[in-house]
Amino acid sequence: MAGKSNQEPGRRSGCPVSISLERFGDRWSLLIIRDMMVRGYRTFKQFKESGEGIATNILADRLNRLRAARIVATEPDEADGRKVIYRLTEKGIDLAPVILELLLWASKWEQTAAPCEVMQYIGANRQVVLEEVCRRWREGDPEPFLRPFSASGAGSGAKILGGNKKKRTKKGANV
Amino acid sequence: MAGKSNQEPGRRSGCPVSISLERFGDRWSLLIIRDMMVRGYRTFKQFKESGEGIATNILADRLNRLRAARIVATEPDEADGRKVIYRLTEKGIDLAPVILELLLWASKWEQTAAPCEVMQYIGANRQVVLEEVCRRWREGDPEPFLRPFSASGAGSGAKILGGNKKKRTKKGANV
DNA sequence: ACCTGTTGCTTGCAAATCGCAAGTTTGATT
DNA sequence: AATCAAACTTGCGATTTGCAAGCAACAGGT
Repeated sequence: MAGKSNQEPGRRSGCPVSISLERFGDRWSLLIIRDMMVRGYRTFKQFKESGEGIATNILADRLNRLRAARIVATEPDEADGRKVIYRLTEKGIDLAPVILELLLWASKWEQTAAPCEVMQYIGANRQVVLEEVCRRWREGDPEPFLRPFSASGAGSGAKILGGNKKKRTKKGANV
Repeated sequence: MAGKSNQEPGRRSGCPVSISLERFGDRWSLLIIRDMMVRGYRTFKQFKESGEGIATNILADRLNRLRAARIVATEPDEADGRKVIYRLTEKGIDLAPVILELLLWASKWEQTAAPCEVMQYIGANRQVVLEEVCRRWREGDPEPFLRPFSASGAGSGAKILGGNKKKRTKKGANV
């Protein structure tokens, strides 16, 4: 092991944190991953209209980078030849704990649109939540786990969590 | 609760993930936080020479942003009036789970300079590790928890973890 | 076959940000 | 006083971003 450096060309350091940031350390990448992971989004158009207002050139660039890093994979839509389906790979769904901790940190320390009860549930049941997110990914369940938080009316916290936490009786409306 | 929007001016969305990225969603902020959290760095010079090669203007800017977000706080050095001591606030040390998950993800999926045994230990003992990091912060213990991973020789995994995991018998050499 | 709308991009360009080198300022050392 | 060091700031060219527009491939209706 003496001669061989662990460092790839162009890499700033071998620190794992640094490499993570090299992959998705920007304003948009993790938002796209969040959309795929918890909202069930799969197409360019869905990401574009996701609410944060990403420009289409940036979106295309980020999807390409994530694909190059094998965090997402693409396939053509069987039903509609115009569409491209973007999916998280296993490497991508493995970012669920990162997203989860970002979610919990901001809920605790910043003023957000996320209802407290839901965040408290998630914070107290990390493992259950992660397993549910992972299950949906494995089974290709398109049902969003968390709906986008409304910016104005944060009152109705009950209908944020998609599906049923314990048993999942049936699916809700799609879209 | 109807009238008041949760959204601050200039904010892209009320989603906690988005707000987190607004605070530290760039190439450098989390590296600085990592340096403070696990390496015990506290001064401008230490961050600058941290190994990733950050430019001084960017470093100054990021430290200011993090201070404005109350993730770090500053105080003058008692012993040397030129120096400024940067410390994580409670809000800042609360980012430990985020850093930890970034570390574990890249260790699992990318080629890094981090020794496998250490990462396996950390992955299997998240809670213990987090508590130790937090303890060091609370007690102002300047002993680094993780030393910078050497890019070339990754052989000596035994001396990466600073101090003793169970009881901490005594401190090792500093830097 | 033709027309219209949709989807997933690409292109052009101005504005913001970054990265590097070189100062400047304040305080410690000699 | 002279020198050095730490923490920034400033200038400037290069890169990246944001916004608008354009475009090719496809779908659906007539």
